[in-house]
Amino acid sequence: MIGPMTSGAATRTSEATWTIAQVAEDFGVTHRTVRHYEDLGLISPERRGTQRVYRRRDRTRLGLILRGKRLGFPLEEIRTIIDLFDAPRGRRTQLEYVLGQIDERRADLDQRLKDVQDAIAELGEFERRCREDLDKLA
Amino acid sequence: MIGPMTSGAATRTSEATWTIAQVAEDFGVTHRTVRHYEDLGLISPERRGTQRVYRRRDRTRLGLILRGKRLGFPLEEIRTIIDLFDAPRGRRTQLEYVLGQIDERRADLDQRLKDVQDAIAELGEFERRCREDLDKLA
DNA sequence: CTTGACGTTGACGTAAACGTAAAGCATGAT
DNA sequence: ATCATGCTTTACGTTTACGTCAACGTCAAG
Repeated sequence: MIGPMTSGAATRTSEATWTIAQVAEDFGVTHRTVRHYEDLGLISPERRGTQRVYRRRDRTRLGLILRGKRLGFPLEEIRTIIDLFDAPRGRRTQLEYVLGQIDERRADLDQRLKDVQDAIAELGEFERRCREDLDKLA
Repeated sequence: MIGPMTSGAATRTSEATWTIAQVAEDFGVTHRTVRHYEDLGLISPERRGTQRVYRRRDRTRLGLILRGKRLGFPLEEIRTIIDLFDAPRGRRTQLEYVLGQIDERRADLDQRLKDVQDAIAELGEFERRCREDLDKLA
């Protein structure tokens, strides 16, 4: 059961939509996790009556959330980041604020980049030494 | 108060050592954090009587721990990683096991690398759009 | 119309990663 | 000798990020 709810059916102008179970399955998390992110305000799917209806925008945000998690950011911080992307950028002051935030984020990410590059380099060096030891045993 | 305990004093053959407060200060964490890592077996400083004595090796490990944290790894996983570096590599089976673990770690790190690169790229793109908007206002 | 299959809202539980006292040693300075 | 500092352990508290019921709604299929 992969794919949107309205697959092939009479979907006139509206976009494709998914249920919470489909979204959870697609992203490899539980429905509880998805609802937790909603509780924290990281995603806000529409409601068809009582049921949640997820659209492409929600899936995009969920992707950003999970990547942020893999990078070790706390959910609250992730919220401020993705909210930034959707922030109104009308007034000059707003835009300047956003650009400032971007710089902060980039500093953070640059540190992460350095960390992961260093870690990979060290791992490579360590592997080299291990292979050396292995050769000596041969 | 930066520098080892035995700075300048009669430090014959022994290496430089630090107290828990100095180590915590140097790495920007609390002493409670340092002791927590010890509780989990990530570092094991010597004891001079009852007091903990930290040496260069402990500081190295602490650095690895904190970098691992910045990369979003849980402490338990970090422990297995740094233990790997100190693991005995005498027998061939041991070495092959270690090399296998290295591959797993690298896969993980490669994902992190991709994540952070993607994030940086998106942030750059977003900044470009913001600057565009800003120019239009001028 | 009842049975599932899914969806919903609480509400409590839990594991990780520390924070925060509380209360006791140890040691150099006064 | 005692006083202040810094280190120690013990132990409970807190925050984050969900897991795990419980109890109920809803809607298509039999």
